[in-house]
Amino acid sequence: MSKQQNNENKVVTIYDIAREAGVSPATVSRVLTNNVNVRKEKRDKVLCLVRKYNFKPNAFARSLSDTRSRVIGILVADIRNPYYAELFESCERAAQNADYTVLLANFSGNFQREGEQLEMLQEQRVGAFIQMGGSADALFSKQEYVKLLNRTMARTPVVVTGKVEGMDCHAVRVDSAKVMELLMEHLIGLGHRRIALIGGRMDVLGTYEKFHQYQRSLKAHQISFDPALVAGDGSYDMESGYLLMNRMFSQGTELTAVIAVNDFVAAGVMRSIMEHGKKVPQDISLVGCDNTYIARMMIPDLTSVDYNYEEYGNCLVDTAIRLIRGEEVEPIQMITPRLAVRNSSAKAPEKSG
Amino acid sequence: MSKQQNNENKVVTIYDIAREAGVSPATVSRVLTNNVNVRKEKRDKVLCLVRKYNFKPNAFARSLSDTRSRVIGILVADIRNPYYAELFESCERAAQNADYTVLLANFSGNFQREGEQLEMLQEQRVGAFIQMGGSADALFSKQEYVKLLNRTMARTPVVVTGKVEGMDCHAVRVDSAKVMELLMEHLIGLGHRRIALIGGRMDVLGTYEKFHQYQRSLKAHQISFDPALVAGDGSYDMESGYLLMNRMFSQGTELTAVIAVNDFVAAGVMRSIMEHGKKVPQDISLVGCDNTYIARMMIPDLTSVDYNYEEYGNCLVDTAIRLIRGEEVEPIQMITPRLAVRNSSAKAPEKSG
DNA sequence: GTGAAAGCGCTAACAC
DNA sequence: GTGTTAGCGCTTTCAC
Repeated sequence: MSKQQNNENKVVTIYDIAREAGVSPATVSRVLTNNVNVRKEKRDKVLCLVRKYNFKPNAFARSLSDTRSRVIGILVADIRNPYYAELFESCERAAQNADYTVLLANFSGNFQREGEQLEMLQEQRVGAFIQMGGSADALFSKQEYVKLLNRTMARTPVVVTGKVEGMDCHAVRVDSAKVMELLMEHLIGLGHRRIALIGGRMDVLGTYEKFHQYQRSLKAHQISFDPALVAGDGSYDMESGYLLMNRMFSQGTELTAVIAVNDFVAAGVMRSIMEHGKKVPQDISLVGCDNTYIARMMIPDLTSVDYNYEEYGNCLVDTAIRLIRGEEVEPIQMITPRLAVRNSSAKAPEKSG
Repeated sequence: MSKQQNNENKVVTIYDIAREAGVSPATVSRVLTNNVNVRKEKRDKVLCLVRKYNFKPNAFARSLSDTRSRVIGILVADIRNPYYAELFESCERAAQNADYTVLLANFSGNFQREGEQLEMLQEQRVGAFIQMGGSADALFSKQEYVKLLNRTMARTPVVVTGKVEGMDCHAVRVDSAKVMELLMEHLIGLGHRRIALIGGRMDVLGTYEKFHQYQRSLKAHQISFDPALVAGDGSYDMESGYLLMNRMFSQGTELTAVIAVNDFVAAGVMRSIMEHGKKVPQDISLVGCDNTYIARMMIPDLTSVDYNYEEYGNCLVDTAIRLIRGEEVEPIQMITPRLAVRNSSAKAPEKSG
């Protein structure tokens, strides 16, 4: 079974174009890559044939002989999460503008698949990796994955959205402390003193940073820290927010505001609050993080923290490309968050009792 | 600048493995592809070295000489839409099980990018295309895109989730008439007679089919059709649902139930209903389509129609692979929908007036 | 069972 | 400017 495609149509190559144009294959290649000058007359002839046959250069052959791959592999924790989807979309656009292609690999939070997908991307000889979430965001990274990533980095530049303990891959990440500071200043400014922090896992870098800043902000405003106001069960989904908030109610924890670790969790918290007969924001203010469309979908719509996804994606891709070119890039770049105030947060209710 | 990667690490090839194992490159290839028998002793030697060097065969070289590409290109209308994200994820998993790789290209509803991405996938010499949404779902397809797709199909099998007018590419799609029938039977069974249909564009196949079935279901129950109950503005997003429902209120259209063309639109409709001081489902029942997590996120949670995404993805990928292999496949395969009843739909309120 | 050798389609030295 | 040529790393006849 040879190279023929599944119907008779012979695939056109630069040789065919060259023959018909009466030039050499190299000249066709020159026209295509636009690197060297070719006499206008020949160039036109070639371009005309390219159009005539709808010729598309074979990316495999190209990558095989070319200097470096113009493909950036993106490994994402869960493409169904709008945060990642938005960020991916932004990277894709940035890559296209720079005449690069992105190759998405997704592992849906399955850590075994994370490794497999990484290997797949290696076989595809991507010029660089961008990893969003997953093991690359862990405060203490799994040794096995670090080893895998180290072997990868020996050949291919790696950019992560977090930080891999014990590796010096490049990072572009959100300033999570700033995220928390924005939310805390917002809520404290509205008179809240009993503020809960819900969702997530402490061994995820961003979550850890948020928790840390939460405590710092309390201290800065002379509010004492109450551990009963902090709850996380390791997840970042709606169900998790729902259950954690239910627990807080059943424990009778007094509070006037809730910070959810992301918008998904906030959606679960919202349901729990409603089911307990309370109103957002009159009784309890609720805020989230990531400013995904989930925030705009909730009723009332959710105050959240936005990251400027376009800038974020641009920065990731730009970093990857510069590394492919062998340029120097700062090891850590931060994305500055911005508060998006909506209707789920309001002045703290008057003390009743 | 030659093939070297960005650090000194020379990339290992089958020649290196062959030399060190004292066998020919061909034998290494045989071990890797597992096609022909190799004496156990040599095979072990080779496998050992493969592990030692973390050798990964170069997918480009492989695809260049190999029979056909083991990559399936997936062109999706908008990966940020959870419907597509879910379906993509399912395809990815199915492909992996069959030892294929998927390559995602996304165009975010931008029709110019749709074409560009299609060309990109062609350059990547994917073995087959799966197109989800976009021009492939249009009732009357744009001639320009049809031409592009036709040229593509000359070389590469195409599977779409809709139908391309005037082309015989293979289709795997949801039975949209059945979707509507399920919803109508559900609502009519609950006593509703004034049922609105909101969102979408009539030149999208699925939407058209829904509208058609909507009328048939009405007729089957001797309910007269009122055009005032149908509204669409071409979009499938939240904003659109919100505005259309607002308009229905301002026009004083009497109704007890709303069918939204998808969950996104339903979310917008929900907001409008709430803002008009009505309650779901006590005053108005609301149902959606696609059963994305949006349905589970809404309060009350939304009755919607599910498609069994796993089966859907499997079927798409399976079809693509069989076409790559040159096997015969039915031109149209249908995915059977299923009702997911939740708390947004209830018995029609007693007639008050 | 295994090696030698041709070739997949392209790019980039190197000549002219 | 442009043609010739030598690979890129793999798979696959074809001999042996």
